[in-house]
Amino acid sequence: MEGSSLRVRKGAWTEEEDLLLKKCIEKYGEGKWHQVPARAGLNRCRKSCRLRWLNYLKPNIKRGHFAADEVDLIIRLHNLLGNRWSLIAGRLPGRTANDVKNYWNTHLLKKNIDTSSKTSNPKSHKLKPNTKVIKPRPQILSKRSFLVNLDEYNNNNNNNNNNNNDRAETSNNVVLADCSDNHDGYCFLDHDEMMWWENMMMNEKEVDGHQLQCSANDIDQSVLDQIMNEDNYGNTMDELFLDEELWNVFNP
DNA sequence: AATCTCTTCAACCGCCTCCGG
DNA sequence: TCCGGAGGCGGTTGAAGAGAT
Repeated sequence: MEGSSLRVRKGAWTEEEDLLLKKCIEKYGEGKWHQVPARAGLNRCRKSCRLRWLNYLKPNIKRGHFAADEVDLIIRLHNLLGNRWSLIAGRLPGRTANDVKNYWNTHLLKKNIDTSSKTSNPKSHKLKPNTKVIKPRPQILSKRSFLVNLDEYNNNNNNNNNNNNDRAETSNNVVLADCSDNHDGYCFLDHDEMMWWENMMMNEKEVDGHQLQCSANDIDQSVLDQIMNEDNYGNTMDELFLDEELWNVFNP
């Protein structure tokens, strides 16, 4: 185990250590964390250095109380993503995954439990019963494969439509957005998927001024299944949210 | 003033995924 | 294809401070 070495220092960081780490990152840049302890002259493991930088030393980190709109966004995103703190934090400028996780566990989770069960143990609580955490899969194609796969996608949709009259759609329903700022490709969402995202945001449960996880009963199972399917492109959730329409859903 | 309990959050741990050899 | 190392993530812990008794 990495942290088991007797030579590696643990516990709270000193100002001197912070300074060494900061200088090292400024000089060599982020990344190559395995080299950072040696470069910085620190008796810390690479993980400890990385965590200290990302959660505390990195510029533009926002500290202090969460604003109402930040809390609102956390709750909305948690409805959709579950405990995927890094993704949630990615939508909160200046906030770290650790901050969001801590905030959820100390403030929001407690509210949730207070309203659902007076006897629940906060440490063991994961989700309300009957709550289905949605893990939507982004559907982004590289430029290289886009044209080929769009045809394939439409063919599949048409085939699916033959088997599912509830989801009649054509290629006209495909929403295409240029994601080239961040990724050399495109993202597309069919009409049902767009509607699903919007519905998810509308089906909020509100308790004590905060929205809580929506019930699985609220979700169209066919759309859920579609989104839960693995995609072949290994793209991140962040890229999905580059779509302007989706972003507007989160920021009405 | 002393002690106990609760809350907060920085940091650690272990697991998973990715990537290069 | 397998293996090992690195990066990254979520769950959990525990020290320190705040508040209650």
